[in-house]
Amino acid sequence: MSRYYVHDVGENAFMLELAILGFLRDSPLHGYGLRKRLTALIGHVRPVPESTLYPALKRMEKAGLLVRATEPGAAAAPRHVLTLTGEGERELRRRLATPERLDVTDENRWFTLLAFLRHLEEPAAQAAVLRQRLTFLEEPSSFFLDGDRPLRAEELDDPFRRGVLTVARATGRAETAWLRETVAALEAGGARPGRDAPPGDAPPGDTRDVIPGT
Amino acid sequence: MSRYYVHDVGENAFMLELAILGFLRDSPLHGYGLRKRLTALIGHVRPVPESTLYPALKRMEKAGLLVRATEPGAAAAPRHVLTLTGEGERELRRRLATPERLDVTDENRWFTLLAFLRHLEEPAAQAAVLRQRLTFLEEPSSFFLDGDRPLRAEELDDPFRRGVLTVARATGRAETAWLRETVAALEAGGARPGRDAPPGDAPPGDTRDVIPGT
DNA sequence: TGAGGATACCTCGATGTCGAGGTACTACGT
DNA sequence: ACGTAGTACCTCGACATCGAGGTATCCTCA
Repeated sequence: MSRYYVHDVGENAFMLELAILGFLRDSPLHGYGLRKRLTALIGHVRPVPESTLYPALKRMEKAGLLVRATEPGAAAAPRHVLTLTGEGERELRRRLATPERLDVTDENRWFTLLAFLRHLEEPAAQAAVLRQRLTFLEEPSSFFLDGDRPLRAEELDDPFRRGVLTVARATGRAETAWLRETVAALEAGGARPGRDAPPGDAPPGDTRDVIPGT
Repeated sequence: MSRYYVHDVGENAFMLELAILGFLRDSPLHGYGLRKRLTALIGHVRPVPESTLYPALKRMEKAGLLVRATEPGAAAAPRHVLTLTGEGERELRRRLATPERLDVTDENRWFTLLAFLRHLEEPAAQAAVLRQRLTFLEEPSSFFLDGDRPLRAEELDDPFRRGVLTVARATGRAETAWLRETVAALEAGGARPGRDAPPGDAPPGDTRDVIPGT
């Protein structure tokens, strides 16, 4: 940490700021519109109250990452249209290219990063980032200790803890497969990977979208 | 929020405190041992520096959730062995039985809750909590907006965003299957569910099912 | 006309976060 | 004898979080 700020800005602020940088890179927005996008993306993990968003925007403006152009008389109050500066774009690319450890290990932060990884542009750089996640997923990990000894899934008596590990394993496998496939595609000449949904479990035509039941 | 504290304690503190309550319910610990367990469980999402842990313990002690017994001359510094009070146990059960919205929607918090759900004891109450997660997973959700319109996976051009949705879908399916299976087992008389993965929606044996690509 | 709701931004203050740094003792290697 | 690492707890201070509450405009529906 400690990047464009003199001091530390806190781990959480980083996920928020990354998403702000990313969305503004997509297109200039005013605070309210930005907030709606942020809520859709990370609201289920971290709600974005205005009293968090606006101070964040101010400090990012102060840091030179974005500019606020007051657009008079448009709607209700004077809107501040937010636009990323060159410095802001550079900061975004820097964060995407050299993620924090937590950006890679925390699924939520990782997905936030992924949502904007296209802004990195060079396929090789994108692949390098994906590899970091892959490395993390391949590390043995354990959630529970018996004294000092890590416990493996098979040793757990508790059905809920077993469930945690079962689901984590399934997730890990799914993600690993996607990562490998995508890294390969990226390194095979930067072709767009996953252009048409690869034949898999997801039946094409099943538009039910994210997280379906059944 | 706003439970045993007069005022609000913040969303993050809640995950930390739940884990503290849960681990101390497992067995009394001193701060250092507690910290190691916390790090194993949630460290990849939220590191637990001492300067966060010890103040948390103090405020929980002040709230009557735990007591600290000074154990003299043991190791280096005088250890404070932490034990949950009756009030602490009640608070734990309360948080498990009536989770916050975010406890259900944020995977990290949900897994933390799951890790201690056994302390709820009544199978019916456990099943009720699992159902909440199931309900959430069955809700249609979207991460990206085009203006105001939610975008579906198929509409996304960006391979990384597609990846996010692909992985989320796979995860959702795996978790949904586990949840349904476990709820059924719990409601069928409180037998231990998942003892040896019974056949559910997931093809038994091959857990690979979940993998989208390849 | 008037209420309600969405848009759009703001301040204030209580609180949690967490790095930096301190204390102190044990144990091991060299 | 000395350095390093681990155990175990602590304070301080800068900062981010976020609910409560405020302001103002616009639109819709009754």
